[in-house]
Amino acid sequence: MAHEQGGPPSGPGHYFGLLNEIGIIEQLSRTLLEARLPEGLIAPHFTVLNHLTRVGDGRTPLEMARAFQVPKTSMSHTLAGLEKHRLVEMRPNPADKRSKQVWLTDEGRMVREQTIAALAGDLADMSQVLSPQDVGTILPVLTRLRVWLDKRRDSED
Amino acid sequence: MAHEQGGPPSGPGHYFGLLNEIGIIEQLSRTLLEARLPEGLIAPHFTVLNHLTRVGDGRTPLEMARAFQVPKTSMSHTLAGLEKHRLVEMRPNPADKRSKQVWLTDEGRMVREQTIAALAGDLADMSQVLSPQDVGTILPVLTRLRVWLDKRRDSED
DNA sequence: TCTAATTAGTTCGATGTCGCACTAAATTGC
DNA sequence: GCAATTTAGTGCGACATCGAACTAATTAGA
Repeated sequence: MAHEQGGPPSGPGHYFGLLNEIGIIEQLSRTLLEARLPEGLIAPHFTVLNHLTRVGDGRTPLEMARAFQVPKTSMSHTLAGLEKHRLVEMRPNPADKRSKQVWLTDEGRMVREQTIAALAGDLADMSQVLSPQDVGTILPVLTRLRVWLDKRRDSED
Repeated sequence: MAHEQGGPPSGPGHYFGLLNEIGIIEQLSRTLLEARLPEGLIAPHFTVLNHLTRVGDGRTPLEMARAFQVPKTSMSHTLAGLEKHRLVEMRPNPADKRSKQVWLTDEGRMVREQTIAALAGDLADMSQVLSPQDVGTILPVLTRLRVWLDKRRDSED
């Protein structure tokens, strides 16, 4: 694997190359998102706002930690940041006194919408090099990969 | 962070879902890699070892920071870790006294090879859901996306 | 029902990322 | 050839991630 070129794509090297490319894209797109977020917010904050909007707020911190595959301590820290900015509200969970519920504030909803609006232009530019057809082609493949990685992780623990 | 099942496959949401999926894959595959690395090493360490093997050692730190799209301070930190484990050696750059060159040690090459060997089984499993042809299909598309994000970032600064 | 085990969340400490400011060396411009 | 600018790398500080250990509440089981 000292050099990889020529010949059809095969061998472990191409899998490394794929995951490497994915890593760089993740990093660059996260930076892009964070450039569109209000001062003091980072990608995980947005991800949480987005999640609560889509699946409905009132989720518990642990529920969300599992949904995002992050340790609960990390989610705790992210939620503390959102709360400090008054984008979410933590209330006691009536069904379980150990637990909490996370609710979006009006400002939280607004920040999410404004961020999405701010990103619309970037995504439009992106479509010049990545057509909707391209997305349709690669997304199902990537989803298969993600599902496999996900299952694999479960069976490791 | 990552993780969110993407929204409906249409319009900007489709792009959003793609980047989201990429974020999840990055996170899960990094965790998998790190589970196969010797104690004390993390993904960036392996990435550097791999890079030096592929493109040849004797690269400068800045060259590699650019290749990986990380700040030079981050690369500095990563290289310090590799040096502490004696997996690379930093030597002065004869062509530029401000600069250094990074050389693999024998142990560095060995660690890389052993890690790849440890991953072989995982990649073989992966190839059951992601064929080499799949990789050949999606890799060029992802590379276009990465190149675009890269250029975009340059023009922002 | 009472004890043991489990679960939700936080605190704390170790470590990673990265921007800012700095030094030393190289390059540019005149 | 020399001052001004740029470039390579590091030190430091702010902040993020995350594992271990802890508290409080719930659930399991005999």
